[in-house]
Amino acid sequence: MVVKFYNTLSGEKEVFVPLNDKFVGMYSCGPTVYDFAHIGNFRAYVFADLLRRYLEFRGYRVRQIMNITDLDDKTIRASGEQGVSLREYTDRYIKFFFEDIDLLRIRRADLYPRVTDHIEEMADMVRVLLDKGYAYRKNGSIYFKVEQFRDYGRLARLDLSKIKPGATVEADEYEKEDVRDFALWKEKKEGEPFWVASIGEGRPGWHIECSAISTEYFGPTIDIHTGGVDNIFPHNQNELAQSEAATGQKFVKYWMHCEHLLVNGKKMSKSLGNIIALRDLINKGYRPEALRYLFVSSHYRSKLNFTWESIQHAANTLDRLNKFVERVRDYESNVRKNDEITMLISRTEEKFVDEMDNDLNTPGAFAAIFELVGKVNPALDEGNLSTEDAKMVYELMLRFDDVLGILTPGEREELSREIEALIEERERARKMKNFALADEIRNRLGEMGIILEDTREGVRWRRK
RNA sequence: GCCAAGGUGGCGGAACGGCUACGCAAUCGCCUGCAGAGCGAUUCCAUUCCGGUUCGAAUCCGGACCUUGGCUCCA
Repeated sequence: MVVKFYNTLSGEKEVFVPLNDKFVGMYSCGPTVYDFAHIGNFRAYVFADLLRRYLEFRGYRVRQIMNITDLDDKTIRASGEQGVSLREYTDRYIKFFFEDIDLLRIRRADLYPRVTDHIEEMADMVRVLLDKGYAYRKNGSIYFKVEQFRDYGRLARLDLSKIKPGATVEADEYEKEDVRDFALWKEKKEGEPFWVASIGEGRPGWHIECSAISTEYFGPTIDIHTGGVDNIFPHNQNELAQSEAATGQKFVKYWMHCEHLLVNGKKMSKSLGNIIALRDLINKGYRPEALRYLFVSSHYRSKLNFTWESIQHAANTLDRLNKFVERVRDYESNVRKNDEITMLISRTEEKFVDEMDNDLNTPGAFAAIFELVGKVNPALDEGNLSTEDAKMVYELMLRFDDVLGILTPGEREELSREIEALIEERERARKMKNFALADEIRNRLGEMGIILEDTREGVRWRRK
């Protein structure tokens, strides 16, 4: 009964042992707020959320921090083009970002530090790197000396000596001693925002933000660092190098990366024009949970191919789960307790935990859930379980959903008198075998958004 | 070119030496006044191909072929 996670650094599943007992420090690479995030971005955030929820389910206390990149070439360019301040521009997209993560039921991290609020800490780290000889100045900019750091490239399993300058590496506008070196600090440039720091006037490079922010809030070492696979190189590799160079200590115990979301077999990109945003799905009538289900039902380390068919299937499956949950919630019977249900519940929970312990194997966890559904439904049909049994199943489903975050069982709200009356009238018509009238009333209710289902226990209704 | 991950039924997707998950879809049946829900059955040999190891391979070892991604600011 141990939790195992796949660590990108070792390339293996490892037993998860946090630095301090039951406390877990988790850092997640966050969005660059220059545009709407697309559903590929959200796959990575849903993954981080799932990881965190599961750790909490397993009794860990998690502190999660996600940075917000509000300072980079793209945010600078876009805000300049629109003639608004960087802050004003990025505020807008930060707002959209939070709206979307709320819709996807991603629980808020403990903190969302913005890069522009942490320039000082970043400059301090650059200073340390200069002092230790890991960085050098060139024309006002400061670069990290990759050669100086042993094992550079290990996280990405890249042999950097093989990279041919010019072929794949664009000649940078900033001059470096070695093409592999990367900017820690960029000199002040005309028309760009800049900060005055002890190391000079300018702005930080991209990678230093995560190192500095993470170190500020967690200290030199964190338990888990999450991101999308495309962060592995260069971003995470550079973070690792500069952090360990600066602090002399291990930066991250477990590197965890989420695979790509593909659209029709291809990675989402502006140039292919296949970017899909959450609101595109909502506009087509899908609820955000359907997307979340799609993400969570496949393994985070597998590529996931998004198609309109796949989201429709996800929505169908989720409907079925919701109906099941409503059914066990509302079930009543004076039958005696069914011990098989109790056994079934503990077996299901055991399997769920086993699967999730195994590097968050959500497909396996869902298999356990569907096996439960497949056994409880017939029992409900036959009425051979007690109200208590059903309630226990209901509570189990809610516990699972505390990790998965996908269920939206309809509330048992009060119906209006008018609708109540219509339902009763239809029941009377059915008893009198006046089915024409009964069907007419059912259609009328359908138009009002109420769907009726006749069951053994009587008529059930739900909203469309 | 180099590196990585992967190729499982109509589709999605686990298992990773033996017990052939799970979901979606379609068709038929049971139930129902009907519909829906639920249940059951079916969808030719379901594990890319060729060798090998083994009593036994989707799983291990060779070798092909194919797909996707990474190779300096894309989650």
